[in-house]
Amino acid sequence: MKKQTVKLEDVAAAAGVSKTTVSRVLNNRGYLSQTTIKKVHQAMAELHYRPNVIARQLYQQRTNLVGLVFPTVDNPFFAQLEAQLDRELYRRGYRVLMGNSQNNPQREEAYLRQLLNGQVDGLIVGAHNEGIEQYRDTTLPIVSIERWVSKDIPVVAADNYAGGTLATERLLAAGCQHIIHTNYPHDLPSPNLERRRAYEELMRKYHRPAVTYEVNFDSSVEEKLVIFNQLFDKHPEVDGIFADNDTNASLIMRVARERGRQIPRDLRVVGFDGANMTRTLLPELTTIQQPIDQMASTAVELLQKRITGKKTVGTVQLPVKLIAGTTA
Amino acid sequence: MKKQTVKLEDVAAAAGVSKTTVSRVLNNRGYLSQTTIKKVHQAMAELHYRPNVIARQLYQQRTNLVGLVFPTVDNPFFAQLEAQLDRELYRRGYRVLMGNSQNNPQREEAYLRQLLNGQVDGLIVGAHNEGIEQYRDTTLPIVSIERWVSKDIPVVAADNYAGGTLATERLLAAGCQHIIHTNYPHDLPSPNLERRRAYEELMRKYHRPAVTYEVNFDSSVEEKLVIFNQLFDKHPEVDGIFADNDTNASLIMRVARERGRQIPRDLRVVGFDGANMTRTLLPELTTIQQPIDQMASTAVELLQKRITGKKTVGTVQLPVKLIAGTTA
DNA sequence: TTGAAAGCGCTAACAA
DNA sequence: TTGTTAGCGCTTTCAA
Repeated sequence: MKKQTVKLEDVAAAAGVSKTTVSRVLNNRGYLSQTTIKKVHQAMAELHYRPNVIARQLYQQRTNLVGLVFPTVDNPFFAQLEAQLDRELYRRGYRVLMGNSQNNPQREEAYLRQLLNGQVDGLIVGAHNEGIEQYRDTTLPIVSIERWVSKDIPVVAADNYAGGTLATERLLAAGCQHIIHTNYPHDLPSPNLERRRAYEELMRKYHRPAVTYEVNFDSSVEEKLVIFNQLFDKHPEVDGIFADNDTNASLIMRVARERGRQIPRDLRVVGFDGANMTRTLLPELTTIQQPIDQMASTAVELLQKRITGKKTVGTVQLPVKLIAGTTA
Repeated sequence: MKKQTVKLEDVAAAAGVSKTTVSRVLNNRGYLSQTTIKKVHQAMAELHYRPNVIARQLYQQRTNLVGLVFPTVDNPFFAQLEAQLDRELYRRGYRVLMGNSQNNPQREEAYLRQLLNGQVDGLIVGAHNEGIEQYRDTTLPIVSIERWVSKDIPVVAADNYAGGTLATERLLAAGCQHIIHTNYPHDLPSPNLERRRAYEELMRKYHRPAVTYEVNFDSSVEEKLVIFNQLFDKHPEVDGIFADNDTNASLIMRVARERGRQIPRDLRVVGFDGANMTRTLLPELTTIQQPIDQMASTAVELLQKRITGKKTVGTVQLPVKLIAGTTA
């Protein structure tokens, strides 16, 4: 199991000093004469010395790594979120360990088993799986985004209820008579359910029928197209759609157009998320924008506090806003 | 620097056996009596024992981590690429350490300084920075995607030249007289330059003027919109655009429409990349599709070979294909 | 079938 | 200003 890398000891020997001295030079600590410093640097250069990060981590009991556990990164919302988390963590000296769960509880558990074992200094989670015990069983600093995990893990979330209200009100104000909402199956513990609740309560208030179409998060594009076609088959009267995310909004608009409907004349559509990438590729979409970058910064800030042992608030709710496009 | 976690030694004491025995139970190695196994398991459960990953990594001299060094993950191409890399690496027992360089050489160097120091078992790189010495100075297994790094690092790339040819031919065949191409400034060592070369050679062959508009990779959307407006100001005659990526294609179409042009009647547009996310949000775009998932699998396969000490080929070039939408 | 002891490469008391 | 020494928590050789 030995490996022949240049180690601190070799540098010490080459420079004619002790390991301690080399370590001191390396970390700029303690008293050192200029001569020694020069000698050591020279030896390091000659031997192409590279300090072993793992050995240092073992001693320090910290890795400067933060684990990110989310469903996937291939999605406008999560791509922007993870990119921003990475940026903020980098600023504070942390690197990121990716943990895409693919909505697979086994994968999420596998990541946690590893990550909780000293591999990371903290965790930011936002995957969709339920009932993962491991979170309860650890003292590792954890912060969650848009997901309730357990009572002592702080949650950063957008004001989904307000978002659902804004979206529904927009469609109502435009005169839509038959508004349909798409969302996950309601047994998933997603914050999206708040959007649904807002929609359904508002519809009830206006004495309209509330119709929520359930679409799995991880259905393929093809499957979703089938489902949305069924939606129009069953509800030809629909004239307003509040989609639970921008991707679904886009697919619904595609199906609607294929069926000869003009937007917004025959059908008004409001999406949800407003990630940069969607705004760029689909600027005409009216949508409820989550403050993704701010959610990321807030989460990192909370995590930092937890790591340094400070007390934190339990929940942070951030405001959403309506981006007025031309689809509703 | 001591920390009060339950360690192997504590389990050993609780179970009344030696550290060796606990380690054996943990790793399922060597001869063990059922009684001992049971005792140890019980002690582990009672003490909530979690083996320290870092200590194991130090001894094994491997981390089962692979570093991913790319410009960003917030982009349809890289999001899909990194997601697929993660998937393939996970299958083979590796976890991913993210290294988004943000097109910043300092950040790339900072990542490398760390990663090359025993933090990862291998590296997959595809950032755009030039002249990073560190790559040359290491024996760590590395594979590159779409970027030439140094002569002993294998490259996985799409056939960019063929892609450039396909795109340009498509526009020519449609009867475009004034075709403009967008690309990076030509001092960047990007594989995109092959797309440009194909375009310019084909134009020359057909005795048309080749006009390449240079746009920085990391310009903001706003900056790009300004540039593309200038493009139409300077070249009102343009009737065909071969954009070097789908995002730019989308922005160009937006600008064109704002200026009253109809697509494809007045202007034909071909993009490049064909990532899933773009295909979903912008299905009408005619584009050259890179085999992103296949590029990822191939890179992981090569890396695995390198890690296990097998010889590998120097370069793998994968085919692209034209996706016919309605924009060209 | 089990254990003692050495060591992975680094850092930091403590002593000189 | 520098060195000796004892770990960080784990795995494994070698001996019993």
